Amino acid sequence: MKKTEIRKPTIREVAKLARVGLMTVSRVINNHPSVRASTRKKVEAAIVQLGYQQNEAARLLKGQRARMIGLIVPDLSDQFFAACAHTVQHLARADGYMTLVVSSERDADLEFQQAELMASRKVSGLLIVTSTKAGDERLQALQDTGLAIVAFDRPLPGVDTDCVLVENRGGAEAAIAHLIQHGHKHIACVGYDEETYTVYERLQGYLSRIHGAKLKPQTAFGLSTLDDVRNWLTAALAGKNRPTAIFSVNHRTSIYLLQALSELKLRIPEDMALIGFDDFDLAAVLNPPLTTVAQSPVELARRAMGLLLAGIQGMQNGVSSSPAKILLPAKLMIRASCGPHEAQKS
Amino acid sequence: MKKTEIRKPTIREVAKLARVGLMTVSRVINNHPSVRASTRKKVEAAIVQLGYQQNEAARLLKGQRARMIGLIVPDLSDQFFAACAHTVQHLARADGYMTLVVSSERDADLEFQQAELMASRKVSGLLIVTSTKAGDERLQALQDTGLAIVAFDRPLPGVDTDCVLVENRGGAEAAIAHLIQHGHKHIACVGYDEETYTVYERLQGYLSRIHGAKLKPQTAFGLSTLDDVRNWLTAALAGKNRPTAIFSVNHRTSIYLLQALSELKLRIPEDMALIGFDDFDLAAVLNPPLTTVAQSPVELARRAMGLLLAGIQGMQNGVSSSPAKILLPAKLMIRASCGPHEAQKS
DNA sequence: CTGAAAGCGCTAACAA
DNA sequence: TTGTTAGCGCTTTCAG
Repeated sequence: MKKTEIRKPTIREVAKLARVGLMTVSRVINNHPSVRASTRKKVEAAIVQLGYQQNEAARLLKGQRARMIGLIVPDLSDQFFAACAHTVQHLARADGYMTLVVSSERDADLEFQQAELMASRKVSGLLIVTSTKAGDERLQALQDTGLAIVAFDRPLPGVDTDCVLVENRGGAEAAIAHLIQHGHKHIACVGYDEETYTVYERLQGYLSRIHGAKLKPQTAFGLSTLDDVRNWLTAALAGKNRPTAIFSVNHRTSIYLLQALSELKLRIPEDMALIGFDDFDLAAVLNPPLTTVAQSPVELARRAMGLLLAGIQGMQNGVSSSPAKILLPAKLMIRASCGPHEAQKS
Repeated sequence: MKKTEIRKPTIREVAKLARVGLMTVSRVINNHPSVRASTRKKVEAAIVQLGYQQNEAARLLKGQRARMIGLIVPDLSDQFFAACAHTVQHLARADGYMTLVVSSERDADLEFQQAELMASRKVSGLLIVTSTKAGDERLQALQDTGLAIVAFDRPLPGVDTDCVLVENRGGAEAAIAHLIQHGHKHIACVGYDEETYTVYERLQGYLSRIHGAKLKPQTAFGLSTLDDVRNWLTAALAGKNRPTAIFSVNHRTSIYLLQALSELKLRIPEDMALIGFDDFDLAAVLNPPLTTVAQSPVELARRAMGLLLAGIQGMQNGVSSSPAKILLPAKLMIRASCGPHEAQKS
């Protein structure tokens, strides 16, 4: 209630203290070259003395971009995306950016709407794991506005951006090869949401290997609940081409599978071999330890941020090189859910 | 490169189209009461027609607060906090706020620094899971500036804010009571970072029940790696008061315990009973299913957001009621890691 | 190399 | 109830 409100110092007061004009201060702040070294010294001293900090609102009003980046993921409560968000935010901070995080709830419209909101807040860049199936030119418009955009985990259909992807297909192929090495002839592939890019790619990898080995593919998608999984499993076991191994392309499905298998008193790997896409910290603790295909969310996010920061630079300098595409490896983590190691000798 | 840059419509153009003064438009936007209904209609029509959107930068410059809230958690890649962040961001969006998310990496200084940065960005409110051990009056200063602050999961020492906490102590007591009912006399309590509020509370709950039953407490903290856990476990098993049950107050420690136990070929619950604080989706799938003390990150975040939104309202109206304190229950999820249910009859 | 003037889009305070 | 004036703190002209 006192009259002595602690007003933040402005560029004006810095100028007064340094006995120079406003513009000189502004130039110093923005590292403009045409300032004599001695003058710059004075101004810098004044800045320190006053503890001056730029007022972002004023800069925004003049049309500059905020030192913020936006991150949009399908589901922030998902372990994988949470790890991405953590890394992104960490790296952003190191570069003086704050991070606006949004979960699109796998809704393409919401995703776009939020992207637009972020753009209107003048973020410098946008990192996005899209939930769009069809191409969405609307994002292209944002990019043309001078907003740097990087897609990761999934490409942005219809928009020509930098992107960082994982070798989903290769990872799946490695998994199936492993199963085949173990002598399996009936390998099922299950998951949900096969329209998602990553899942689709994994499915393609599965199919490619299965066909390559002249085996019969056996797939089931849309298995998004424990009940779904249980039902499918009992049906599959009763069917004629009873699978002896399952490749699960979604983390959630893997968990349900584990549960359903346990309920049905089926032993892993004796009665059923299992490989899950996406590693998780408990995989090694399970009984038996689960063989998985691992991808690194940290590396994914790190590379994406690298591209984004470069993109922001590029936008500022008006440089626009052709979009970079990075492909990260997926690694098969061989544990015990496909049987003993020995079997590996074909 | 065309001259027709798509400039966003301003309040001025809306005014022109609606044939009113600037202020009238401003008033309509801000729901100021003194605008005739008919006038408001006209303005609203113009707003829609032009697709006008407020320019936040300009408002900020006039000293208003941004429609953003800040969220600071110790570690965003932690499942629990990720779930909190997801809920917060979801609720914030529903109220038209964007969310600035930061991981403090359990560093009190970084936490404060980020809080200050958010404040300088004029966020309307701050949600924070503190990593401060000692009191930190610096945050109090921010609050006095007119920033709404709500602490959750852990209270903010030295700052008088709203806060939402979980019954950590009660949850721990329930866990120990359960173990005692099962006839255990040697119950160890392990974890790391006992200085953290939540862990400390759990420890107190453990101690209180152990003493109440005239048993000897046996605690070990600082167990932050698998090696730590393994070493402690082998030592404890060799000791004279060999524990028959373990209460793990940290999720991570529980996982390591599971792993170490498995390595040592100890069966759960026959050779060692186990209860972990913090539930997780795989707990039910483990072999055997793990008994845990569950708390709901979603509910925690939901209540915190409720308080924050109310607090923001309060700040705007200059109302300042005494801080609200909410205590949420923790629930014992009885599964099979402490032995058969029957044993419950004391 | 430096400085003065002119706003960016908005709202608080006053007039009408 | 409405409109007018005066900036918020900064950067982009354009002169010196």
